[in-house]
Amino acid sequence: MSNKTAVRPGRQDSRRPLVEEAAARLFATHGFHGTSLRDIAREVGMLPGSIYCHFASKTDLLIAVYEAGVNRILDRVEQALEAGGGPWDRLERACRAHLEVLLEDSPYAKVVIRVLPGDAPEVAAELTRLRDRYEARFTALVEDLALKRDPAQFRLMLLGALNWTQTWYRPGRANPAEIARHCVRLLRDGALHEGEPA
Amino acid sequence: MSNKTAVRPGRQDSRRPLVEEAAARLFATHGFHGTSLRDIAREVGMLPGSIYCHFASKTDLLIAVYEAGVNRILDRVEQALEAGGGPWDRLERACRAHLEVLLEDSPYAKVVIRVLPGDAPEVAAELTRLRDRYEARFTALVEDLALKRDPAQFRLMLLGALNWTQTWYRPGRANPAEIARHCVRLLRDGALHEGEPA
Amino acid sequence: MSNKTAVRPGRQDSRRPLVEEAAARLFATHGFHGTSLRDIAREVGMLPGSIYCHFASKTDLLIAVYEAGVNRILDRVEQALEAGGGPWDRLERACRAHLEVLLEDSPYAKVVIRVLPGDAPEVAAELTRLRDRYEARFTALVEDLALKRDPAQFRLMLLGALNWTQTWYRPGRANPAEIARHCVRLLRDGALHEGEPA
Amino acid sequence: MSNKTAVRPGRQDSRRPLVEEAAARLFATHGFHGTSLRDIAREVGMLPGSIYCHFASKTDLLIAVYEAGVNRILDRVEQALEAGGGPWDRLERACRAHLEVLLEDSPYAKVVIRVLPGDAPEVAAELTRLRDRYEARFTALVEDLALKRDPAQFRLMLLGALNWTQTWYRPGRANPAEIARHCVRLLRDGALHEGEPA
DNA sequence: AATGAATGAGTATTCATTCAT
DNA sequence: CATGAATGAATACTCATTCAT
Repeated sequence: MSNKTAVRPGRQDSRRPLVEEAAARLFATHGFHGTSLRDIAREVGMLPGSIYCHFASKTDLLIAVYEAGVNRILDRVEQALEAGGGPWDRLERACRAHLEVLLEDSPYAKVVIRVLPGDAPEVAAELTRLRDRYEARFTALVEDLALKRDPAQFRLMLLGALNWTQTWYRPGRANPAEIARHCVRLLRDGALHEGEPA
Repeated sequence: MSNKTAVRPGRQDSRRPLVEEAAARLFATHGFHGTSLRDIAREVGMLPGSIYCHFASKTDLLIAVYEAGVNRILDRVEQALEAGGGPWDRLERACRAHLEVLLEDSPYAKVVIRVLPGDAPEVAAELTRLRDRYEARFTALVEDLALKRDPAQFRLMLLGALNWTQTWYRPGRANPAEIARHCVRLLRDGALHEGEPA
Repeated sequence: MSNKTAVRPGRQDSRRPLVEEAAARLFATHGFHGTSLRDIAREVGMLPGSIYCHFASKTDLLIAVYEAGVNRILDRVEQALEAGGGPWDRLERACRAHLEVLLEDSPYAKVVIRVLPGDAPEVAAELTRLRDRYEARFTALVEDLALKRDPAQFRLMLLGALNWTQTWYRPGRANPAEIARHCVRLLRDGALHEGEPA
Repeated sequence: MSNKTAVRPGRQDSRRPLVEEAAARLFATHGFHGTSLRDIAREVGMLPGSIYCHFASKTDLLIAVYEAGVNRILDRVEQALEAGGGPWDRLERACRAHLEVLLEDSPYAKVVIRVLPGDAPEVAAELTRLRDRYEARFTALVEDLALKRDPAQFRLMLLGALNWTQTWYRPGRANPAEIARHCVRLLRDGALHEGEPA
């Protein structure tokens, strides 16, 4: 008897990841307020109340998705940086990783960009803290460039250019790698020098 | 002096503009789903149902705000371009106008950037069409630069950098004029040549 | 002065009949509760409030339609009876007239059959009084038949058979004249003797 | 004794049937549009929103009541036919059963007669389909009479006479059994032969 | 871990009606 | 006679959340 729990000893909370994933997908597409717990429950084949077995509230679910999203971005970026290289090379690879995870791989990452902290006022600070974690990585990368002028502005523009892709990107045209390359070259050399030899 | 200059000599002061303005303010702050008709009605001192004297639905109200927002951006940009100048100068002035209206002057413009077409799926196409109108102005400005490579990417990056400011801008630090100057210089000369004499 | 009323002395309330007709049409199709004053106003190209220039309330409008409906039924029936004839002949002609006005000519008559007095409780008595007026005409016609048994039941069955046609009648098949003839013959001779020579 | 005889051994006594019954009662009395979900909820001691635990919409609730009503009519009629007999006898017993369930026993049956498919346009076809089910039973019964002429008209008149009773019937006077007997005799023998020996 | 039922507040929207103009 | 604007209450319906089972 009792082979039900014996087969896989550490198995607990089995459907929690399913709920989280469904939430990520829906938050990414319709936003936080545009997604109801019913929508999420339907997507995963549960009843709305059952979600509370895994998450204490809708905002808790958002935080979980947000955190996972930030981690996915950071993991991908960190992994892309392992190859080493010069600071501009490293920045480009980081941008490429950022765009790949944001545009193609993960609804989690989409949520981090699409859902504003202000959408859930009672946990806005927490969300901002999470956002800052991935932005900090870019702060470091930009510092490595040793720019003469205003690295903060540089970083904000770069992130703006990257994150805004979410509003216009459609698969099939330029891919993340191309966008990243073009973006970093433009910010490094400028449109007037772009065609010149490096 | 005649104080009746209204195009339509409406019998009495309609409160439709008041409703629209309140909606713009609230949509800009809390998003479309985060704002209820009750909120809007309270802001303007009416009952929720009375809003329907002026707008057929919440999404209709959004469309009105969106359209006004696009017009405000376009008007401001057009006005900024009247001074003439070279193509890069003109682009910078357009960016400055865009940022001023977006960050400081008009909740209407904020709504255009903050509320995504996907937030109101049933009118998403209409909203996209309106967005395209102001983006088209930038397409023309970028074409005037006669860049050797990929003007579309250039435009998307520029707009990304500009619009993303909404998520981090706080009055007091860099102002729209400075952000616009820096942004255009960076994209023109690149970070490596930025410090050099023009 | 006062030339406004002098131009056409007897001209008053010109669009009242239009409102009444639209109401009759809509009440007949969607019922009393299923029709709003907005629907009626739209149909006639006015604003909802303007209806109150002609009728004091929605139920007043219903009463007007109801009364006109009863009058139309009675007028038509009376006119059909002018030709004289035996009591069974007269009954058949009355039924035919009743069906013609109910099924083909007049939404007013439809309302009398479709809208129950209980639909507008505060004027239920008034509506019942109006209904009774047209039913009374049939009471008289049935009395003329000098039936041996239970003329009241006979009348109720006849009216039931006639009025229920509203739920199944579609133009093209049997027409009112045929239905009336068949109906009266059946009630007079019975299905068993129907085929026999009169 | 086991008092748990329910087909579905539901964990606890669901209040769904209570909601349905209250709806049937109110729809029968005040019509579909004349009854609000608030009314129904109040009748059964719930909050209006709680009704959606059991029915997806007001029209769904109507359909459920309608279907139950048709089934009740059919069950009662079928049960009345078990005793056998000649075709006219069977028809009379069916009519009596129909009237009993319609006039005295069941608000469900009342709804089937009182609420017209046109009252809920979006589900009109569904309601008509349900109505047709109980009418079909009478089609068969009338066919058994082997009438020489137009059995369809006969059926429609019979049903009209029966269903119209709902508008005039008051308990105390003629009861369903008497009405049914009189109705069938009239249609069989006709008023002229009614008094004669069978 | 999950259900089914319920809550209570809130959603957008519609209603008949009023009234100054 | 008609409008445009507004009201206040009601409409069907959805929300996040709770809880006994």
